[in-house]
Amino acid sequence: MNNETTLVCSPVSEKPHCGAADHRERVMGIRDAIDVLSGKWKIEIIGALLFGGRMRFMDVMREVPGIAAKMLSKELHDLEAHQLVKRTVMDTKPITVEYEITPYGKSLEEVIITIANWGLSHRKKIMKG
Amino acid sequence: MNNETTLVCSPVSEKPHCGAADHRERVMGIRDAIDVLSGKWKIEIIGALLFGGRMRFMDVMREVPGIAAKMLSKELHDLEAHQLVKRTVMDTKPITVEYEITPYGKSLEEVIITIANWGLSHRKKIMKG
DNA sequence: CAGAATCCGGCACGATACTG
DNA sequence: CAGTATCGTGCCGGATTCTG
Repeated sequence: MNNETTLVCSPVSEKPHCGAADHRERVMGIRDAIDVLSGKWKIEIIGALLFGGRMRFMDVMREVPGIAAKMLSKELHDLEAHQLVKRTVMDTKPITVEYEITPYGKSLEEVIITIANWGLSHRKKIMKG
Repeated sequence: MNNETTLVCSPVSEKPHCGAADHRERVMGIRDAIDVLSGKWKIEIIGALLFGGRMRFMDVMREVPGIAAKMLSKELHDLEAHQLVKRTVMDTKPITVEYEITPYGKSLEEVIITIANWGLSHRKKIMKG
C-alpha cells in the first residue's frame, strides 16, 4: 500500500464513443476502492468513526473489538494519508488525540451502510441455517 | 477463512429495547461482510460475474486482469461455498465450466455498484489533485 | 480448457514490551 | 493516554509445472 495517493490502474487510455463493455471502468473503480479500503480493519474503523462521531484513540479501540493498538495506529495513519480521517492532537495534561471523519470520508457513508446492511442480512440468513 | 458458513461474531446477546448504541450491530454486519468478501479479488470477481453474466473460467480471467489461475480457482470455490456463485460443468469435448451469480449473490449487486461508484469518483478526485 | 499440485517470498496481522 | 519498537507467524497471493 502506497503512502502516496496513487491509482492502481492507469487511467482509461481511450474510450472512443462510450459504447458497451464499460464494466472495465467499473472494475477499475472496484480496484481503486479496494486499494483504499483493503485489509481486515479499515471499513470497520471508518464505520465506527462515521457512526460514533469524533472520538479518541482508546474509544476507537473499544468500538472495534479485537484490534491491536499497533494495527489501529497503522490503519488510522493510512486513512489519514488518504484524507478520509482527520487527526487532532489536544495538548492536555496526558496528551489526548481525537479522530474524526473528514468531509471526504463522509462520502464513504453510503458504501459502509450498504456493506453493513448486507452483512446483517447475511448474518440472519446464516443463522437460520 | 472457514469453509463452513459460520459467523465471525457471536449473535447479539441481548438487545432489550432497541435503543442507541446499535452501531455494535452494524460493526458486526461489517465484520461478517468483510469475512465473506475479504481478499484482493472476491469483489472484482463478483462484479465481473454480475455485469458480465454467465461465463467460463477463461472469460472470468480476462475480466479480472492480473489474477492468477490458482487464485481465481480458489476464490471461485470460496464464493461457491458461500452460495454466491454457481458452478456448472458442461461435458463438451474439451470440458468447459461455466460460472454465474446465484440469486443470493445478486443481493450483493447494490454493494458492488456502490463500491465501484465510489472508487470511480475517488479516482477522479485523485487524478485532479 | 479447467484446474490441482507444488514451491516460495512477503507482508498482514498478532502479542508483548517499552516510552513521553 | 497514545502511541512506537520489536519479534514472530500464517496465509495471501504469485510463478511454474502437471493432468484429463
